[in-house]
Amino acid sequence: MSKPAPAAKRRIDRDALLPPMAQFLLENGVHAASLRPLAKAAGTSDRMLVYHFGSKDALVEEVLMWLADRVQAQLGQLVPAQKEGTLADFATMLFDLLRQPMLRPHLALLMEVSACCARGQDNFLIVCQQVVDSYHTWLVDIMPPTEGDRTAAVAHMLATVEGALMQDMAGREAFARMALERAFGD
Amino acid sequence: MSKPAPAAKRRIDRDALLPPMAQFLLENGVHAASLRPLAKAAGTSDRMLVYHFGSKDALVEEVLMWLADRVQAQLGQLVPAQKEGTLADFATMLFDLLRQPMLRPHLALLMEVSACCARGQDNFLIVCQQVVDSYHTWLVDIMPPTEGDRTAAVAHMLATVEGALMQDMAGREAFARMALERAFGD
DNA sequence: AAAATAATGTAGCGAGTGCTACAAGAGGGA
DNA sequence: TCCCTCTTGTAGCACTCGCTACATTATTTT
Repeated sequence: MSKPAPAAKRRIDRDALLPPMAQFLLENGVHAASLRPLAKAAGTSDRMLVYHFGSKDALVEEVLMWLADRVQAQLGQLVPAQKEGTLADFATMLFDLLRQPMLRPHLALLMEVSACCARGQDNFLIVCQQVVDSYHTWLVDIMPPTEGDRTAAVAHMLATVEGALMQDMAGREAFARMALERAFGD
Repeated sequence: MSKPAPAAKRRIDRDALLPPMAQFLLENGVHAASLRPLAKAAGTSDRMLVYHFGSKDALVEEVLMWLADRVQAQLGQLVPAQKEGTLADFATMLFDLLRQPMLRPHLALLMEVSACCARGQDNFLIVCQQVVDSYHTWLVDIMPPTEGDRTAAVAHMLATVEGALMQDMAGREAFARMALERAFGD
């Protein structure tokens, strides 16, 4: 037992910086994130952030990846599986859930990063993929029973609710709710 | 006839700066837009941009508004009205259309700005509303005949396609196409 | 022609950016 | 004890940011 502790201790300290920086990203977005404010949020210095993560870009990527890793677990605790009920009610519940202030920053961050991907910023693509996959896995578990291909049903649900949320964020909640009702209404 | 020309000439010069700056925003996004690069794109100086528009924020807002004003007209020339055909085919056509390189920057910009709105950046809200409304008006005109409330049908179409596009931009085209097929397939 | 107004260039300010050189403290291994 | 690696603070560099003061040139009005 020659060198057990040192590596462990470094890792622990470094990872402790991630949660406050993730919170900062959620509140301010990736574009507003610069080293000094991030360091202040994490209770350290810009010097240390670069020391630990190599560069600002690598840091942001790692924080986003850390956040993406936690999405599925967080979502899992939010809603119990719906073994019965209509898809219409479920869609409305999902819409209202993702719309509320607690989850809005997550959605805003996902949209911001997705917009980067749309411009070919492929260093964020893996993050986006993981988040979308997490949403899918989550819905597969909790969505009411469906007929036919479950994966397609989940993709349909996610697309409809996300599209409705886009219209809602653009100040058109009425359109969003109309879309949901038309998509899953009787 | 005391003061006919001066105001006219000033306006003309000023408005001529908008198209190249709009192009810059489309290519680089609002967050990457700073005065000097914008001025270079428009063939003028940062000094002049502030002189004409008052501030950078007012400038970006005005350029976005100018772009939003043009969206509906541009979309109108893109697709003839579909007097017949299935909604499934139409949705796929719409998805492929908005996905192509020519229109992707528009979508990326809309998502970026919508994300700002989701964080409460309400100076962009009017822009988002106008763009969404333009899409609606466009679809009302060109979408195949539908039963029931046409506005709801359009909102449904838009939500589904935009949601699918979000999954596509996040690197999950397969999910996107599954969602479209499930939403409008037979 | 004189005066007033509009338009533009030059230079720069204070603040913030990512990042780095340098040195010093801290801790354990020899 | 000495040394060596890890960690951290200080100071600063070169750059960009939005914006402005000042001066100068056009153009128009009187």
